Amino acid sequence: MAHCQVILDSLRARGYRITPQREFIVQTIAHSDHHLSAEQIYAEMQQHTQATNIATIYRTMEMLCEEGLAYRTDLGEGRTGYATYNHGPHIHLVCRKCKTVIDADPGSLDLLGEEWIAKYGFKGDLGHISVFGLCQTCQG
Amino acid sequence: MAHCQVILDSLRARGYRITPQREFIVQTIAHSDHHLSAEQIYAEMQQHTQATNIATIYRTMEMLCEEGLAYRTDLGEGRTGYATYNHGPHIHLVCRKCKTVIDADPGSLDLLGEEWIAKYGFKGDLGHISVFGLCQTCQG
DNA sequence: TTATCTATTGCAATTATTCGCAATAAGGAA
DNA sequence: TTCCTTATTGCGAATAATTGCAATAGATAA
Repeated sequence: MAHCQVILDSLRARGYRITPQREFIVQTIAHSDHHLSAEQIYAEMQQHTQATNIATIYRTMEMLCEEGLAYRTDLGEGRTGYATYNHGPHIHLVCRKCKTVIDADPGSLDLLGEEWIAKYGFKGDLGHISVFGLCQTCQG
Repeated sequence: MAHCQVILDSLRARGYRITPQREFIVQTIAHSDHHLSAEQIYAEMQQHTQATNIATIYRTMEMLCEEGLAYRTDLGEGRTGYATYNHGPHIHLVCRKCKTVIDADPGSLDLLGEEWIAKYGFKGDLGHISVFGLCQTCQG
């Protein structure tokens, strides 16, 4: 089944109503292979229908994040990006200087994840973590 | 030496000018044991001097983050918090549902950090990472 | 189908954050 | 100390993100 259909069914199963707006938003982020800002999703949506509102985008994304069906990333400079799990599990290494983002391999993160479950009962979304730091070029 | 003096000297050494505003901001976050919002820092500052402006707070915090002397955390719901390293190295486990924040032990993160340096030349700020997920109570 | 319940939307207002630019003042040189 | 350079501030405007509330429209049951 298509990725976006899985998400929509999942929402329905959890008691959320599937509106045309939500359908479009989910499709948009599910089919994108990179992070999108609320504004970008909004622009995309406006090309197809009048029934849109930026507030709906924000609310829908907030809901999807709460449900663990999407991820939100603060990249500094007021840049907030959203993506679905489709994006694939990885870690964002964000340079705090030049703001470049490296998509890193999750690597040995699983171990840490299990540590958190054991210690705090916390189940982390390991597929989508942002770590700030300095990239090679900015270290000089 | 006091923590805030270390930061101020560090800034001076890097060529930044030390203004009363910056001094106050650094003192405020350095002496706080928890995250502060820009608004909170601003309110604190207003009680002591007229020479303040919320834009200055944002700009100073942005600069401190770039220099790795402070950390910014996006906790969702429009809540952005700032803290200094004084806060101590730890990981924020943020529940995406109830927004509770658990301050976790850095644990075996060092290993990952070295992996990133080796693979990408990226030097992560391991002392201050946020991981979203579900806390024990919200997993039901 | 149709009616009912209430989650969701759109709009407008509010709050949070960033930006442009002229005025100010920190830090080094004289 | 005084002058000079230019980083930094404050202000107002612009943009981004959130919220309250009345109107609308999914989903279930009849």
